[in-house]
Amino acid sequence: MKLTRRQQEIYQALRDCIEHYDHAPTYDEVCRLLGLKSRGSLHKHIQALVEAGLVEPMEGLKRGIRLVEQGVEQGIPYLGRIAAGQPIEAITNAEPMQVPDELLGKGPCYVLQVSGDSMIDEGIHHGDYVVIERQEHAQNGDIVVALIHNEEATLKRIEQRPGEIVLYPANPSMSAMVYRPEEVRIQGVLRGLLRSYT
Amino acid sequence: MKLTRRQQEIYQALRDCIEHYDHAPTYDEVCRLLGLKSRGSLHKHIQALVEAGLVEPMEGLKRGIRLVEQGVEQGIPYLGRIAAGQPIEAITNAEPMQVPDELLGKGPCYVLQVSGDSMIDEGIHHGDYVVIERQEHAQNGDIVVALIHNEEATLKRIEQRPGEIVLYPANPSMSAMVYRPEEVRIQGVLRGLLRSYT
DNA sequence: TAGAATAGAGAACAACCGGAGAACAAATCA
DNA sequence: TGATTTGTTCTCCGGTTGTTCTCTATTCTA
Repeated sequence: MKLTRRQQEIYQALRDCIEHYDHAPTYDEVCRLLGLKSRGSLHKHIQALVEAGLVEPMEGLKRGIRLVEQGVEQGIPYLGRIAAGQPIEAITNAEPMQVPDELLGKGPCYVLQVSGDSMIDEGIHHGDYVVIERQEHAQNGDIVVALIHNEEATLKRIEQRPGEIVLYPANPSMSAMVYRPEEVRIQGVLRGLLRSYT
Repeated sequence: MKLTRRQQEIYQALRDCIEHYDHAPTYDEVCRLLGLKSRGSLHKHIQALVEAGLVEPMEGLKRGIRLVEQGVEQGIPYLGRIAAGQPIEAITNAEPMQVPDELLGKGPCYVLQVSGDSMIDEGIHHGDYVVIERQEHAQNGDIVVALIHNEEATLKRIEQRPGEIVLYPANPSMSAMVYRPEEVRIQGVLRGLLRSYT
C-alpha cells in the first residue's frame, strides 16, 4: 500500500505528536494539531495508515491513536534444540530467525534444531532446523513435537488410537513407543525444514 | 526498451529531485523544475520510463511520481526444477524467493526444486528446494549441480580424480556415474535446503 | 528534400484527494 | 442514570492531478 503525500505528512505529524504527549491522542486532538475541522476527514487518512500497517486498528475498545511498533523483520522465534528434554514453553531465550513464508503454517510458529537421528528416514537429520506450528492437536500421520511425561520433548510421527498414542521414529534401529494419552502432550506440528550445508 | 536522450535526462533529474524532496513529486512540480510548461509533454516521457521499468506505474491513483526500487530485498532467484535437462543459465523466468541468510553462501545463489529421489539417502527429497551457490569448481565430497553433456542438469555428490569425474547418487537403487572432465560442467554447490510439509 | 521521430504547448476531461459537516453508536464521564 | 466524548459512516463539493488529445516546431535520416 503506497501512501499519498498528505498521508505521509499526517503520519509524520502523528509520530511527533505521540512523542510529545505520552498518552494516545484522540482524533479531535490531532485534528486541532493539524488544523483540520472535521474528524471524518482525519478518519479517512488514519484508515489508510491502518491498512498500510502503520497505525494500530482500534477494535472499538481502546481509544486514542496508537502506532504499530516497527519491530524490524521479527522472524520466527528460535527456541533451541529439541530432544533436550524440556517443554518448549520453558525456553525463554527466543532469538528470532528469518524463515520464508512458504514454510510457515497458518498459526504461530517456532523453530527448533534437531538433535539426533531418530527421523533420518524422513530426511530429517541431526542439526536440521524444523519449523513447527504451535498447536495441541494433530492428525494421524503428522510429524509432531511431543512432550512425554512433561519432561522429554521429541520429534516423531504420531498415531492416535483410542486409549493410546504411538510415536513412530523413522530409524530402523529404533522402535515405536506406545503411551497412554495423558502421558503425551502435543506441542506443535512439523510444517517446514531448513538445512545449511556450510 | 531503449531511452531517448531527453528521457535519460529526465530520469536523472527525477532521481535528483526525489532525493531532495522527501515525498513523491507531482507532474506540475517536476514540470516547474525542468522548465516545462505542459504536463502533457512530461507525461509522455514518464510513460516511456514506466514502460522501461524505471518508474512505478500509478494505476489511476494520484500519489506522485515514484521510482522503482531496485534490488532491495529481492530475494534469491528461483529457477525451477532440477533434472529438467537444461542448463541453469538458460532459464529466464526467475521469480525471487525469500531465503534466510543462514542458508546462503558468500557468492550469488539461486534456488532449484528437486525432482526425483536420487539423493534420498542424504535427506534430499523430491519436491525439496535447494539453495545453490553459483560457482564452477567444487571440493571433492561437495554436492553439486552438474551439467552433463551440456544438456542434463543433476544434483549429485562429486568426486574429481585425475582424468575423470565421478557423480555419486545417494540412492541404493542407483549407481555412480563416471565421466571425462570435459563432459561435466559444475554449475553450483549445495548450500542450503528448504522443505515444506503443508 | 520528404518523411519520420522527437519534443513541447495547450486544451479538455475524468478520477481522485482532501476536507466539511451531519448523523449515529459505543464508550466514558459526571 | 443521563450527558458528553469519541470513533465511525455517510454524503457532498471543489481543486488538484494524471491522462488524452490535437497542433506545432525541431532534429534526424533515408
